[in-house]
Amino acid sequence: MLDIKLIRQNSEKVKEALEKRGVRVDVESVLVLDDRRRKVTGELDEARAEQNRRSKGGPKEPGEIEELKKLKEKIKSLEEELGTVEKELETVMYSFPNIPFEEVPVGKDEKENKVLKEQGSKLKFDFDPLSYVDLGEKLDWIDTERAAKVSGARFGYLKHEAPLLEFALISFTLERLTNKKFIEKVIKKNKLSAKVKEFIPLVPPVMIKPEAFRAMGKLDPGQEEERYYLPKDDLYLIGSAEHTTGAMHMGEILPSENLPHRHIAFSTAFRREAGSYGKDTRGLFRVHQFDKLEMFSFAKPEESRAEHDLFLALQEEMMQELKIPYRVMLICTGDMVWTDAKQYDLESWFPSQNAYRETHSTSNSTDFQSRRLKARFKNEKGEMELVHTINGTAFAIGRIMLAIMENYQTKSGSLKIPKQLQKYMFGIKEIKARK
RNA sequence: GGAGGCGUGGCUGAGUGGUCUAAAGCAGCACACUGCUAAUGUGUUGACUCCGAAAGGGGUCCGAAGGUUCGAAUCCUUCCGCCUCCGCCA
Repeated sequence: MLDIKLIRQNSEKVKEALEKRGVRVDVESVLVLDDRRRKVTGELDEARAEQNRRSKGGPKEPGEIEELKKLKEKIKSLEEELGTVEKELETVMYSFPNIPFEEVPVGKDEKENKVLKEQGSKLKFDFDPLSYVDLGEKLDWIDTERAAKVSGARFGYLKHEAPLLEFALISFTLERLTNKKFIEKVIKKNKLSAKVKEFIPLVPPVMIKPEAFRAMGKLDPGQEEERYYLPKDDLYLIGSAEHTTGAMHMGEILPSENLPHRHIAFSTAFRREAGSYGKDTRGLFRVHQFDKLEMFSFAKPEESRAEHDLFLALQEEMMQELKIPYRVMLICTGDMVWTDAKQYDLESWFPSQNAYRETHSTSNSTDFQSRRLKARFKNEKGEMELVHTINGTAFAIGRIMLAIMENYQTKSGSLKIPKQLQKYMFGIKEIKARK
């Protein structure tokens, strides 16, 4: 949610900034409702002050009771009015996405995202590379047919070494992100100003209450369709560890010396993929359920940009270790996630498709989430200030596994294991085709 | 799932309808005193919001939401969380 004061004082600027995102927002309604809210609040406070004054000091005369009854009625109707106005205001405020940073390219959709860099040479194969789907068949790693029988479309069984590769990726990531020296190395290499500090490993809940989900900005207009919901228990399934990790410090005042407060969270992610019918229907690229390692940070406002750049640098460093070619995209205003002020995506090379495909994303949500979460810290002046939240994929295991398959296949239909992962896979170096 | 108990400020904890404007203690901060530390004394202490240039003033907050009452931390209803016992269970 945006700051109401910002809209009040800078309504034109806010409107312009959000139009860049292709969102039409009703700034006028906010101004009118905000005005009314403040007027009613004033009247209500005055009436309550009178009530407080007059109800002190024991039993009242019948005549005075009559007057106080009228006052009570007045307070009640003012309270009702205020409640209505606040609710209307909230509804409009929820239809405002975050304001993009100045440097974010203005654009309509993903076609206008900007390529920031390409890294790693695309592998030259002296044979026609198989798609990961066909390779998965040969290795007997992926069974989507039986998954469809048991669970429906867009699910899969991972078999044989594929689960080992999943756990290897988890160990690989945790070993690096919990190591201060690794963080320091990445900061130095990229000349970043972010603080040297390790990540705290976390396995968060995968179900979330509506109130927490709303605070994270994940139930705002247009997003509800994408969420799995369990009506019997009034709970949603998370679409990312970001959701329950960010909500973890809801209503808290974080000790400023602990900032930036970094987590590396592992969880399964659930996505309905509503509205993507026909997209990536084959294989496991777009599924309802996948496991993911997610970085999340609570930071001071002045350090959130550095934190965001660190997240990107960490993503890149780990990709370079795995030697998967990728490119970095700066996401344009029209394609950004609702809660973001700035977003980078990292796309991995898929040789069989002769294309880069999205495997990572990292976002600076500034104070958009923390405002509703009420996650704050005390700044040096002793004032309360909202933290900034930054999230980023460490590895979306499903997708990165596919990228590994595509890039590490051999002519004979076997699969090599990236060197850096072998030690977490009991030394397995290569997997022969089974079919 | 069944039975019972409990939820008060940073923490401990008193408070069962009207000076609660929430006692007291601890911790924190400031000052004083004191070779230093400790101890002691005095004062002070939150969040949110509205009005205001500021100084300042008003309102809200005793798990949450409703209700009763002229008046609610206190009474009623629902919900949430925690604890104990029973049942079930990886």
